[in-house]
Amino acid sequence: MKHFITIKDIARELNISVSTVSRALRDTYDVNVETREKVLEMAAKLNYKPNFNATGLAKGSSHNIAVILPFITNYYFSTVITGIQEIAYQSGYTIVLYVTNDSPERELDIIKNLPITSLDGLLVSIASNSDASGHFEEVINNGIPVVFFDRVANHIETSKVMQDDYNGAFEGVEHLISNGYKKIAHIAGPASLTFTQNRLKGYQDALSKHNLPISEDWIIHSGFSQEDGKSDVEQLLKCKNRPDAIFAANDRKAIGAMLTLKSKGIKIGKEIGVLGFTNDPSSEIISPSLTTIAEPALEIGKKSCELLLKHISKKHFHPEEVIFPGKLIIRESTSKV
Amino acid sequence: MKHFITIKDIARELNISVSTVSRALRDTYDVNVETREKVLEMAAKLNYKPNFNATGLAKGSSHNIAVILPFITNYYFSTVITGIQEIAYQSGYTIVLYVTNDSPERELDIIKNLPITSLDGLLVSIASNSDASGHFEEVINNGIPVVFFDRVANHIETSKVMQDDYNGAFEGVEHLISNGYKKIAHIAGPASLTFTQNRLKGYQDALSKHNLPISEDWIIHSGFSQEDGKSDVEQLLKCKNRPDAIFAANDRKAIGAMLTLKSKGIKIGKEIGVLGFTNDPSSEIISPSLTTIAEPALEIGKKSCELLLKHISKKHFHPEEVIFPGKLIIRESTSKV
DNA sequence: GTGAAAGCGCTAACAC
DNA sequence: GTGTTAGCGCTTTCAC
Repeated sequence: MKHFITIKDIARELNISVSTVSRALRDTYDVNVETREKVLEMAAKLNYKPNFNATGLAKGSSHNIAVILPFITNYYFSTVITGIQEIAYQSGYTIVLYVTNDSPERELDIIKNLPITSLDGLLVSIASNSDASGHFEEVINNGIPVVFFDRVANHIETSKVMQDDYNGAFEGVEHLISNGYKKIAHIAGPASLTFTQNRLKGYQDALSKHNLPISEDWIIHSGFSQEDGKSDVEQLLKCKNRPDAIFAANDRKAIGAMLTLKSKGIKIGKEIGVLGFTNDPSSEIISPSLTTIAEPALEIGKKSCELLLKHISKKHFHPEEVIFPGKLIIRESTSKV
Repeated sequence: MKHFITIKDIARELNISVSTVSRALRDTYDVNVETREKVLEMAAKLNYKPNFNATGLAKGSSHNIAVILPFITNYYFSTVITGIQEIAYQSGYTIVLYVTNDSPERELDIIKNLPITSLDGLLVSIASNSDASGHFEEVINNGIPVVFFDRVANHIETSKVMQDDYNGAFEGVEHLISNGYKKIAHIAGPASLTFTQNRLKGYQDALSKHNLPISEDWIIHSGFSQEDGKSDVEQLLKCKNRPDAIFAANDRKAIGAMLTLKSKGIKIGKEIGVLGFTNDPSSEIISPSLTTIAEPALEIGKKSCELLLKHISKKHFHPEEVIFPGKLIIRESTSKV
């Protein structure tokens, strides 16, 4: 039990040496065609499975890539992983999954205990208050390529893949403005994240461009959950000067906001416009449907993985920054009529 | 570059043997307290990371478990993985992720190429028309424990974790009946899946118990997507004898159905009641909100992983079947008033 | 074209 | 309590 067929078994069976078997199996070096045939046949017959611990040890490379991210239970991240998985699978790489629950401590613990000796590369989206940049750099210095996606660590010099948060926000807010909203609030994500800052900047610049007021009272930083959206809105409704539109950092917050507005009998669109970010499937399910900026999650996943594989195959890689454009999807929640 | 610190380095530095270092590091056998201290210190100083390929090779066990499932982009599966991940992380196990996209070919390919030599166990939810049971059995015969969750392979003798599909469906349909619906249709999942059969049976038995008609026209098998729900409903609406309620195999189908009904101006609840299964967050977002049977996804994930770890630690394990009860969540979509 | 042998980093007898 | 050594399964130099 639990003894697996090894190349030794094949060698013995065929009365040849293990090195020949090894060579034949990998179809490298010059091996007599007949010999190779025989080896392949016997391997199939014995149902031989290579031991990746052994190959990893001998070659100094497993075919594993680690994915570290805050959550998987949402549309965006689960779709990104699907994209990563797709590329990894095609290329014979295996995905090792680490979930930080958006906790910096957990993230630190994970990265500290990473089996870097059996990892060919790292794909990561950092936690909200990530404190691990030093450790990420250490990994990179150990010769293990790292690609960040979505939530990137700013000052680390490596490849990054993200959506165009600034322009997405800018366009979205301009859309609100052109639909007649004048007092636009922003319920943002944690201030520490780069993309939060980018979306905030896009929002502010759009307001400035159109000479609309930017009020500190109308900018609230909190988490990304539906609940956060709800409490943010409660707070906004208490403002002396009540906003007539809300730009939410993501769709879940937007939906939380809408649910609260609906429960208070406030007409979404007519009284208060709502704009999201992501294009989560829920944005089409809720009524009125939610205007949002679509993020190309699947592409981001694929591209991140492709970049990483490229870095893995080349010794010296040049960090690349890839930015995908978002796409404004206009629905009912931003229409006054 | 890419030379990692090994126990040899520590040994040399401290002028002791590698075996002592190994023992000290693992805190096993009797090692002089002082020696251990020194080793630990030096390991920390040199930033030593164990090579898991090597430990795996030497001990014949990696700390990897593979998770194979159809999708990750939905509430149920992503939550299950979160549960699995939680337990695995606590126990120092690492998760290797495989996504089949619900394709039997892909599933087969994955299982055939599984690095079983570097896997301690397997957690799997099979594809809709899975054809891999022979291969799963082979894995088990190789001494690698397998636990199925949700979508279980029926005739394989190993542990299984699922929700109570039969009783969930039964209760849900009884709820429809008690709310006055008499012509209840069922838009089901792929007929090949065990849980589809269980939910169907629960539905049929509830109807029988209350002497309600079971019409073949009212039972439609298709996939699990929102789109499937939409087309299923189109088909139902064409029936000469139109049903007055729909029990959907899952919430996404239910939501697809509701969206179609809404677009046709059919009043949900009043004219046609809708019942889902899962308790996907979307079921609370849609309006009217969706009555559904909640599945304990997180618990299922945790329990599956716990069971697997138990099987891994014991040589001889007795297969267990764990069934979690569902919970009927009554909302607006099944109310006639 | 093929074999022998060393070595990847670690564990586990077996000595002492 | 510690060192020596063989071995996990595979790759790879070096011979021939």
